[in-house]
Amino acid sequence: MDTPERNQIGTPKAKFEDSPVFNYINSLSPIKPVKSVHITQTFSSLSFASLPSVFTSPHVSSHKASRFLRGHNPSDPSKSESSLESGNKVSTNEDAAELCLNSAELHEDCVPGDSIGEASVEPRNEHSKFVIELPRNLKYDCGSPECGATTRCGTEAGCESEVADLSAPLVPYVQKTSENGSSDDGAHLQNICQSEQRNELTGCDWESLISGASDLLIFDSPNGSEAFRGIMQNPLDSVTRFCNSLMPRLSQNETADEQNVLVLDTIVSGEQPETEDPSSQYGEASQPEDTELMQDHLNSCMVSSQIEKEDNNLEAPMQFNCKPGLNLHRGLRRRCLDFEMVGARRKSLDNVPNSSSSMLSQSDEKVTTNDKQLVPMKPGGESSRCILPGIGLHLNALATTSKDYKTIKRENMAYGRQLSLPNLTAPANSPTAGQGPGHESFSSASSERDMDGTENGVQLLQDASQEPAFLANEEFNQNSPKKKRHVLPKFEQAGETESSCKRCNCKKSKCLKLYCECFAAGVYCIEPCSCQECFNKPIHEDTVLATRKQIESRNPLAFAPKVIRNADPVPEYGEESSKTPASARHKRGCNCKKSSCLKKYCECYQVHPSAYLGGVGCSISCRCEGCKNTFGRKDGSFMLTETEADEEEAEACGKSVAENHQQKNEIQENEEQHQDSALPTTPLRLSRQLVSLPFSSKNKPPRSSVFSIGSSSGLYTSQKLGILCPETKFERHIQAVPEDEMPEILQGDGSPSTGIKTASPNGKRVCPPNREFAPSPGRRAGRKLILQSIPSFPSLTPQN
DNA sequence: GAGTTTGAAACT
DNA sequence: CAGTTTCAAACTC
Repeated sequence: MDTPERNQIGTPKAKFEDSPVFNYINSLSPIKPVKSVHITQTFSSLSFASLPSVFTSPHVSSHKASRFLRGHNPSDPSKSESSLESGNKVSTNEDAAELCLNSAELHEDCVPGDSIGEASVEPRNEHSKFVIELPRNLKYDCGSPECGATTRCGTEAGCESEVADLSAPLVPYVQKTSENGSSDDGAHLQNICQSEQRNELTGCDWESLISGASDLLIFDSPNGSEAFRGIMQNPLDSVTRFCNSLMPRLSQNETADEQNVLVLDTIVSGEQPETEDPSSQYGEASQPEDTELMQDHLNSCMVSSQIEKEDNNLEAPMQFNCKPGLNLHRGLRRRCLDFEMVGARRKSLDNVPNSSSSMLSQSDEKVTTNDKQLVPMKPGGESSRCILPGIGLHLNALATTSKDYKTIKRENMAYGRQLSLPNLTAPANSPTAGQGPGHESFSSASSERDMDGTENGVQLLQDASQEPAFLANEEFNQNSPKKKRHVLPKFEQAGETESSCKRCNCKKSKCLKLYCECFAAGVYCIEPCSCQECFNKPIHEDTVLATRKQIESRNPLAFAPKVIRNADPVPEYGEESSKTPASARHKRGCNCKKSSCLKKYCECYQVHPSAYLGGVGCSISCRCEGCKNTFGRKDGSFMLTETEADEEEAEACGKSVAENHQQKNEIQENEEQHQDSALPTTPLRLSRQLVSLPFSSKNKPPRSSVFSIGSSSGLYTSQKLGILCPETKFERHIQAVPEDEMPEILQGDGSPSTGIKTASPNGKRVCPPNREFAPSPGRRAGRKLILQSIPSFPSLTPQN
């Protein structure tokens, strides 16, 4: 096991320890020198190979990833262990415990030689402590990079020692701690940790990790993906393995998921860091921005991880992620995620109670966590640039909650917008090059919520409902499809998060109608707007509010977010909503007739911050005709595979009208058939669905599975292919079921709860049995329409 | 940049 | 609830 590298590393460490600088640092810091020394080694040692074995828990994997990022050396297996530990450190106490467990396993794999023989003398307890401490550190931002350096060493050393010495015993201990609760861990940490300083140091390390993550985030960009690919080629196997191993596990625990996400990201990016600079990793890690980015990443990763999970579930054997092509694919997702990332940041903030963000958030306890996050963002300013807008909106919303604050709200909103605009514009531009991710993150404050939200989705709704207008609106806005306006929706979206970026061009509506995007978004018009006779300004607050009330009186959901994300977060919904980005839905649905839901005219297609991920597919609630929404057809067909999507787009663009008509006709026919079939067979359908659930829903809960089954895929394919009605029937059945599920999401929408009933007056809805929702299913279908569709049948028939 | 298309919002 | 009008964004040239 021992690799020459280790030895080499070890020697350097010794030298380092001997160096006066090291001694000086030691004297300064309470941390024991031994630990510090090892740290560097740990970083250096990152062995992908070991990782896979480690994966027992997702957390572990995540940790590894983080480590990897730091430690550029993939070669050393022993290092991997250390890396894992460090990763654990990063994670919360619980996570740490898990990590320890994982690490223990890893240790088993790597331990023999890995220990590197460094001064790992540290007692097991210390190791456990380290683990715990690390998490804390994560929470606490390390102050200076210097500390990071020292701490790194210390932590790493500790980790290494742990690995070498402990591994096994520690693991159990950690587990206990985790089980017992964070409190225990905390106690241990305190005891163990000699001082907070150490923690800070560790924190620095953590930060460095984060920074690395941030780097990764940056990499999220296509370029990054490419780089990643390149990296992958070598470590690819290990990485892919790692990812694969993680994926399934991630699904196991949500928390784990998040961490896993990190891991994935780290894994992906891992290589880059190497290329870039190890130093960079550590360096500025302390910066909050990095942490935020990390969080965003994490969030995005979360999303992606979820998606991946679905994928895994669907294609478990395939190891989707591992494949290079897949990797690329992932990269894309990430990008998308990145957009959402903004939300992720918030999330991360939540997770990691950090200074700046927490400050604000604390002020508004009432506010939902999301809101809090948003608020903090403002203060954060830097990271939040983009966020600011959103924050402002949120603040406004908060204010709105309390009538007294209304004025404040508005002011804030206006303020926020203005601020946001600049931010938006700036970020958008620069970031564009930089890529979407940054923008995304920024813009996505709103989206973030969704993302974040596991809660977000729900919270958003709640907020919207609770909060009068602007808040909800703004939040919604972010989600709202209208972002579309600009060519670079992402930026704008992100930046504006809507409110900030939105600009209207109203001439007759005075910006007091929903025609006005700004008004609809609950934002005041700003300079960038080219509206005429605009009343949507703070000066006319009374008018604006009155108008809002009127509109709301007519349609309480007028200002509610139009697009709902399945964010998943909410366990309740989670199932039905499919976690995939595609899961996002338009509450009302569209009514497109000529655009085939392939243009921005379609509110569903337009999108929403998450759109980059896949946009919003049409759902049952849609009354569109000839729906070809690549993100999901009301029929139920879901996300088409890229190729399919492309094809469709091409079709949309290039297809002759006649073709379109044909397709439409086919679809209609199919729909009719479906309707016919569907109507009659409720019981059968249900049974089928149930049956199908197992199949399709490997990943997802029954509900989702149901959708998936029916999943649009089947319908869609059938439609396109002119396939059999049976599927359609089946799908419809599914739809019927889904609708039950739907309620959660749709509840807000007020869409018909019952699948069939829901049918719009036109009856079209009724037909459109399939939902877009089933994101996973949709994808499946998209990926392998034929296969999927076929399987579903068998399952159904058998059951019947 | 002007004109057209489109579909949501508003109105009847 | 259905149909029509208004409106502004999206799109095309």
